[in-house]
Amino acid sequence: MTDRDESLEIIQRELTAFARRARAAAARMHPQLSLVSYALLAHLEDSDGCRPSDLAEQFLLNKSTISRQVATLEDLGLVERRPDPRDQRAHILHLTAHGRGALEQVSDHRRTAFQERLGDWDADDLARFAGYLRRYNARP
Amino acid sequence: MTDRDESLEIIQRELTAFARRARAAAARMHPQLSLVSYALLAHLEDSDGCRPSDLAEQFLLNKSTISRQVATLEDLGLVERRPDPRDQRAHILHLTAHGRGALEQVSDHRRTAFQERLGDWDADDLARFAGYLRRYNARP
DNA sequence: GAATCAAGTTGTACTCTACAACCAGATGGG
DNA sequence: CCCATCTGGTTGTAGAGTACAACTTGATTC
Repeated sequence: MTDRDESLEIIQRELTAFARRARAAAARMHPQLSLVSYALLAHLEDSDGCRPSDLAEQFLLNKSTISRQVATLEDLGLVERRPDPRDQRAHILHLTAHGRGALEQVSDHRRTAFQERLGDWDADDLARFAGYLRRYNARP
Repeated sequence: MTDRDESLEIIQRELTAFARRARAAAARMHPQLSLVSYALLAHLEDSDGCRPSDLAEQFLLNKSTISRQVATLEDLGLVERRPDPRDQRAHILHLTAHGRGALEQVSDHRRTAFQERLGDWDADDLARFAGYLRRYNARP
């Protein structure tokens, strides 16, 4: 096996292990907000207002799934929907103040966890790791 | 925001994005074998025989979850359980020939997918990326 | 204006998972 | 040796997340 193959093998295994643990880890970290809810809120914050169908496309989830996720976020008071002036069928989703606060809180928590986990890495390694991950995810 | 914080931010975001997509991607890649089933089979292959409770500990899953997962793998004929000579309550799980074949097939598929995705990376980058992932996952 | 398309919702069903209750075999102190 | 306790595993139940299909309603197009 070449060095290259060996690296590929390790990358595959480690990413698999990571994916397997991620959901449970996220749930443990903040039981009130699942990984998906968190990602949805974060996307709403970044995009400041988008439609459910945009979320479905962005996250590769069925529109029915998004519909229900959004409904529960709305029930929790984290998101509100406003009519889309251009299309009476559609809504535009916005974070509420409460939603922004919850996102902030969870983000802080996550940031702390990552800082802790990566505390002993030096800045160059962090930068390279970040670059690799970004490059890895960049393709569809 | 320091460079260091920025890298942490990127790492967090990219890992989150990856985790979110992983399950669906794995399901698309091989609909017959979930990420967890795959991981269980792979662990059985590596360890050549282990008990359900070992799997539960290894994968941080509840023993009831393991029990059901193993039951379906057994129904699929991928795994067989043999009595543990040291403890009449316990079983030892082994891959069947069929299970070994299925694992092989999925592994090939995954390997190909990774090779394709990482085909244009040079060997040094792959090695460094692999090293970073391993280091990241290494702590509990 | 009728046919078609797109945005969302709802009914249904399946998988994964956890927790609690339980059973059966193992272990250890009197 | 015997009962109490511990451990490995299974089963009942419940909840989250997801998909697919059918449907409603408004938009688009010919």
